[in-house]
Amino acid sequence: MPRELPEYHQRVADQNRAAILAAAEALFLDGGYDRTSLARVAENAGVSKATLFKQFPTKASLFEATVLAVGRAPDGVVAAPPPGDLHAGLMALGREYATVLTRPGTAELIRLVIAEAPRFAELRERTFDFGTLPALAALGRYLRAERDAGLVTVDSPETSAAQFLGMIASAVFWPRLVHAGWSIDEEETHRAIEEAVRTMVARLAHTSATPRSGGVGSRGRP
Amino acid sequence: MPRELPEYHQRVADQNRAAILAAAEALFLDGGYDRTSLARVAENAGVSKATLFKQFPTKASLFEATVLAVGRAPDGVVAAPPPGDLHAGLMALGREYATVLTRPGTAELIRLVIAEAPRFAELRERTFDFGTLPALAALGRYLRAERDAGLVTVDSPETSAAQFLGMIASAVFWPRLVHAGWSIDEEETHRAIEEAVRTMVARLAHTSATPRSGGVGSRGRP
DNA sequence: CAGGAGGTGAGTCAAGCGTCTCGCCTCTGT
DNA sequence: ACAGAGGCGAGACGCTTGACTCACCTCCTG
Repeated sequence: MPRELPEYHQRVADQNRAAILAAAEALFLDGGYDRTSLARVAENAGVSKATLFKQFPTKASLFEATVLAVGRAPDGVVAAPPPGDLHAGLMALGREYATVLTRPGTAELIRLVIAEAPRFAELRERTFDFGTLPALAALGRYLRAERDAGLVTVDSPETSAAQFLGMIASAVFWPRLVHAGWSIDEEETHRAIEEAVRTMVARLAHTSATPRSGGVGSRGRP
Repeated sequence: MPRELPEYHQRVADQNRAAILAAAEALFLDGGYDRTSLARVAENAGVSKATLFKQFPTKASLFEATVLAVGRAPDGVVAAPPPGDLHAGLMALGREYATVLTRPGTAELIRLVIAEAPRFAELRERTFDFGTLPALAALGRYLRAERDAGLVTVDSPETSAAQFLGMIASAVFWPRLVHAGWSIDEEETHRAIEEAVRTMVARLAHTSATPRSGGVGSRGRP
């Protein structure tokens, strides 16, 4: 009995799987986990419930696959600007971070992850990287480069990076989660980033009186 | 006019209402909105389902009443330290803020509000004040006092306050929401606050080159 | 002792997750 | 090239759970 590879079926299955994931993404992001019925997912995907259950044996598995697929999608790595101009470099990285945070769907995704994190262990491990971890890494690399170039005094690049991103996120992102319909216009976003840059520049240009360099806020993965 | 005062019935009703709210608080904070069944709320409260529905005609009304009752409970206003020592003042306020954020139940409450904010308009309006708005107000008052005393140069107390609290919250609170079981020990919390204080001191001591003073991050209420 | 307000327990109805069988489409042996 | 077979997809089904009600009972007030 040859275990032949029916390529056609595989192709159709992949197509359906993609359709299911797309429909599930829209519905999960809109209504949350419990409010989303599998019948509606199948209907919006244009497939039947049996097909759905062939691909994802349980609702939880569909949910995890959906969230991971959405989280994997965005940009992989952020390019660090060349050192030499601290203000310009921080502005560029801050802008990029704010762009990721205010992208449509980001707030809904994070809301979903926060809501269901206690129930899904698999998610807790892998989801912080979505927007913050790459930005944190890029910012750390950039600050290290500036320091190696002898242009700034930074005790712990990780701590400074966490502070910088924290200031931006608190201004442009977190209120959106609590207030739902909240939004901030382009000019206010720009001003928030600029103020964060000013504060960081003040800190990094200031001569360091720190006795030791301790890392904090970079514990994205235990 | 039969505006009689049957005090006994009222008393029993209030007692049951309090028991229901306590049970609902525990269950909602633990399992979220949809995972909490009213039968279990009634059971844990020691009353019958019919009694529950006499007090709260619908599940949504019980939920809103529960969240608002929990949110109203904490400390009302934060006392601002006296001006004179910027480092000490910021440390005190930062510590107090971190204490509120890491208090047991705060993370669960915020998680619940974030998860259900799109569905409950009443909540969206009144819940940001829980921990951040009082701290923001106290910090703004404190920075203004320091400025009036001529000890620091601060363009916008609101912006600086938002930055300071944002740095702390990003280090000690938000990871807890995404990672669920996440926790940070006392020493790391202290170091994060201290680093935030250093950064703010560097910014506020630095001579201001800001052309105009714009407020950002203080839009807690439209 | 009568009236009535509130609590109680047994329901009702709907919705949704997870199967089960039938019909259709594609692939292989001659 | 054609017929049979195997697997996939579609729609109906069961069973549980959970948000809400109705006839009675208990206990206080006047």
